[in-house]
Amino acid sequence: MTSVEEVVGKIVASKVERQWGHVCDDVITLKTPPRLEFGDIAIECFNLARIVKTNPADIAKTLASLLTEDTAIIAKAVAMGPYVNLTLNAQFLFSAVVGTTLKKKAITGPAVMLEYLSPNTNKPLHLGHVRNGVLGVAVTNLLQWSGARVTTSCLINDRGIHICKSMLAWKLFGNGATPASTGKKGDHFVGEYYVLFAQKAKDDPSLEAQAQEMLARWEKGDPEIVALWKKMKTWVVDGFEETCNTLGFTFDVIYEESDTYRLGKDIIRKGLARGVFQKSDSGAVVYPLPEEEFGLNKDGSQKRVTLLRHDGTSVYITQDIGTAIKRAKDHNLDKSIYVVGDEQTYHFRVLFHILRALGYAWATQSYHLAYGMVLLPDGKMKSREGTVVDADDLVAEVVGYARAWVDEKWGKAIAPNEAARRAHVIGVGAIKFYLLNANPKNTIRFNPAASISFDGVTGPYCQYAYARAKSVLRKADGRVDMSSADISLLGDVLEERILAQQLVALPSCVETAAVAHDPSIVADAAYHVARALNQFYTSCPILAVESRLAAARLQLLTTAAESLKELLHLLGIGVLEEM
RNA sequence: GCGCCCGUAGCUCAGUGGAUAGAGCGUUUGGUUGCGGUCCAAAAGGUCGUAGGUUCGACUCCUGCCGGGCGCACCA
Repeated sequence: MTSVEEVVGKIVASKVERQWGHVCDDVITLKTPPRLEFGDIAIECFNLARIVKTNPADIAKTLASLLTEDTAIIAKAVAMGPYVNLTLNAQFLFSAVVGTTLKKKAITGPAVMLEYLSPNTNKPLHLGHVRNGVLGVAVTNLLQWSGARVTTSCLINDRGIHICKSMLAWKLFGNGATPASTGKKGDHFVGEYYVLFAQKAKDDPSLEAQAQEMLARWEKGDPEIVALWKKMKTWVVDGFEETCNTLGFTFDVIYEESDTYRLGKDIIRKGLARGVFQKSDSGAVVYPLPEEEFGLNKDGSQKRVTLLRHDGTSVYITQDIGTAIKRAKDHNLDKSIYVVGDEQTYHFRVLFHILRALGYAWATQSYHLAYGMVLLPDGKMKSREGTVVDADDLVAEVVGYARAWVDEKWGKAIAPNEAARRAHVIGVGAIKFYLLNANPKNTIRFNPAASISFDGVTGPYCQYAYARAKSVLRKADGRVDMSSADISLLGDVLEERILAQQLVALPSCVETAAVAHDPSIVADAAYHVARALNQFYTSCPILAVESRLAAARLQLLTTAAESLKELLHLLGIGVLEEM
């Protein structure tokens, strides 16, 4: 498949070569004109002007006259200052666009592991996890689209003092209650004991020590503690699975910290023997961080990371090193991506640096996909003030809005389970679109009510444009003779051209998003296609026009609808044929 | 103190050194009721945090400052 941009690029390059004798790629840059009425594609002449030492405006004039020769491709070439604006031949533009789809590439790319979500098994998932998961899914889809072999993984944080706190609270105050006996979802049930622990510990400081003791007993393998740990972990994980199913988060591999926390010690000891690491005065194993990259401590001393404590026990980064190496070996990885909040940026910088220092080639391809915090309309989520937005509650709220919309529109015309299905697709799509529409690294403000709006840059707006297109296609089925389609009739109405322009830009747009690990580029494209579709819908009647034009318009509409669906699928968002 | 990220319209966000800095929401005015109400036209709203520098050209690159967030453990 040769894209429109490639065809035009080749023509321009040949003209430039003939006139000025330069052929390198970055001499000419193709851009989208700032105004659609200027044309379909713009050429910027600054680089060429610099090389041939001529005024860019003169170059534009010369180039424009050269480009008027290929009328089968370029209908019009107009110099505007240092730019040449091209209007493509309608026949060429529309036949290139109609029928093309955003098919993913063959799997020939690198083996990538993408780790996301990584929950703690002491409380339910919250809004921050939702952003994490939604990003993880979308980036996985984008990488797969561009040909990577992606394995998704989830590291479940199922050990540590915070886990013991909820265990201790349940043991002391639970009276044997279970999720089943209380009718509560397992992760919420356990989360309540974690909160209860904090409350009780205020009055009884000895609880902290008891939790520490429990952790020690767990590490020794005390059967009673291990049994309790397993029981409560199952409750939480069952709850997580339900939430993940609702939101479409799936994993190829699950790692559990209770399995992996012992990893890494050997590697550190070997690194010490090889002289990569050092022993500190206290006997801990440390790695000195190079000043050029990490700076110095407050007192001017060199920064260093502890990798093993003086008693030989491991710290957080020890097991991260061990797990990274194990994963790379198990799956023969070329690249690792970690979707983790940006508060851990420093940690990952250090981790990747140490892996490189140990000589692992794949470590240079490690990437921390750091995302910003999610704020609420009235500020930051604070667990102490109870303003943390629970993932399940959020989904229920937004799906509830969607259900009200569906019920108002369809009433009893559709079955309740169908109404529920539609509300789910709309509500979950709304949340996902809202969270993906902003650049991942930015802190964002989440407004549930705004996310579900059918106006503006939202998921429901995009889904609606798709459903509307499908409705027209259903109505036209059997009434329009598709074999009579005459593509050359397209392009007289501006809205047809605008729609085609949006579709032309999609392949390079998705490619850019994949390379940048940034789904917001795709969300933006989906909105623009949806908008162009709505404008096309308004200005270009189909059933009322003669069949050669009607069929051509239907073909364009089909391509646009399929492209929109594919864009939304890349974001992990579903569509409805009727909504 | 040091490091990273951010600061663009009332709000939410775009803006690979290049054309008059753009969308959406909200506000105001008008048109449209169509294959399915999500469409269109227009108005208002910006010293792009601030002061310098580099450049033919800076929202974009560099430096200082101001404001916000997050980090900088023998925690995870």
